[in-house]
Amino acid sequence: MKTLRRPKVRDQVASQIQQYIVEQKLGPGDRLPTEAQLAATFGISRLSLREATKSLEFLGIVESKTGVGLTVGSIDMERLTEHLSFHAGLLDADSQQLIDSRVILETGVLPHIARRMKEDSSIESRLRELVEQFRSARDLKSWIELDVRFHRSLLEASGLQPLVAFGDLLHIFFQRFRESVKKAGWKAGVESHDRIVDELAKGRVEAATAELRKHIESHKERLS
Amino acid sequence: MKTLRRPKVRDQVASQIQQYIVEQKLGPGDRLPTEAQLAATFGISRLSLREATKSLEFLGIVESKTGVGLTVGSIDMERLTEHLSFHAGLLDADSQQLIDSRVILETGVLPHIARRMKEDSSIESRLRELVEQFRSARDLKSWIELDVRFHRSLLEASGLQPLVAFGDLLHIFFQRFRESVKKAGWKAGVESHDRIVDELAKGRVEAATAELRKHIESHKERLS
DNA sequence: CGGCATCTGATTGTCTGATAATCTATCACC
DNA sequence: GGTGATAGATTATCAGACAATCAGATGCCG
Repeated sequence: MKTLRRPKVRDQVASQIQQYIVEQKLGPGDRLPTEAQLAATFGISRLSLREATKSLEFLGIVESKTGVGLTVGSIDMERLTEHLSFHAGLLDADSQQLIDSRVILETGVLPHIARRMKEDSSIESRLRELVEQFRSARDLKSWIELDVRFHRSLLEASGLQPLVAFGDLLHIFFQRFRESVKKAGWKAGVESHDRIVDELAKGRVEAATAELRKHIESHKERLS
Repeated sequence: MKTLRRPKVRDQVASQIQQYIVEQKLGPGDRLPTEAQLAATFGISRLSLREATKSLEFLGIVESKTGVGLTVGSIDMERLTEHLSFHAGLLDADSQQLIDSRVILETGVLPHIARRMKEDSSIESRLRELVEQFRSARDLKSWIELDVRFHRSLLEASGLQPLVAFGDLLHIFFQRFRESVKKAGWKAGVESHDRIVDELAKGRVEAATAELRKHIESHKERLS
């Protein structure tokens, strides 16, 4: 039986601000009530309120300006990536689950991509360009960055923004696995990306799916 | 020329704490200096120090326990996935994107569920129990709750924790769509859940996939 | 002696009241 | 019309204080 403890005021407040943003359909730049107003609304001290807003601000979700007030931001994936990459040792995720999740997510969007590729030729050019850049990568950092960019572009090409956001998050946890790729494996990665785009362009979703699955699962052996 | 402003104390402190963690090679559970000590070290008030530590705590990098002190935390996907609710990609998602995302996610896990069902009979019983409860729902609130529970159990049955967390997130945004389900449509929902479980139990993943897709997409007509 | 209850000390959680810093809008002056 | 000063609003940070929680130590009872 777990100890019953008072929930932290700041956590409840952060959660309520989240709900307020969603309910009011607020977007980046929209004004929020002032710290004094929010504190009065929640019946707490302004400093406790600030603990919640500073937490949200750390991720870019809320922005504050002295003398002006609070506004809605947008979660800043770059900032998040930076903070989390700094603490790779604290990232807690099961490698097999990451691989399986990525396979489900990325193969799941392939039918959408193939359909949209027919309507919008810039999708194929974009992906092919990324493959060529990937082929030219000369250091691990660039190679990783271009690998991430390709996979993100796949998700983006689906037009499904929720999956793009989640894919970004999966990549943060996946980062350290990429760092163990040997240079000898870079070429195989490039050829995989190439084949995936080829199959998609020909409308062969099942072949693209098999190739993408193989590509993502290729990390498996190295992580055992 | 950008305005020069005083850097925020809390951001500087958060950064220094992060460096301390890395330099001392600290891992999850390791003790950090107390709030009072850190405040003295940085020559700032304890409350300003807390603004920094609460920000780090929001990400899981730091954990605090009343009466005990601060420790290094760990960064888990569940927490971060929750924070994604502030992501523009989710906030701006239209109903079609939510439907498509759910289809990809939930049909994607079905092969994993079918496989695990063979190894663990409690999965099937659990799902069947939820279908029976669903059949008995007498008010909209219960009906919705049981619908959510069934779908969450599907994701849980896959054993893929990242996708369970993401599914929870999608449900938050999907909630308002469920509320427009007419009572006349409840029975169809129950029969869908029933058929999905039947097909899974027989190992017919493709049939289960088609049924689940149809079930989720059934929201589409109502949302036009 | 072992288990349970109580107490103590340490630390985080939250508060009140206050001043400093920053921003925007308005007004006065040239 | 442009520039500088001022006022008001709001966030940034502080000091001092009490409340809540936890771990460890101690005492009591069977």
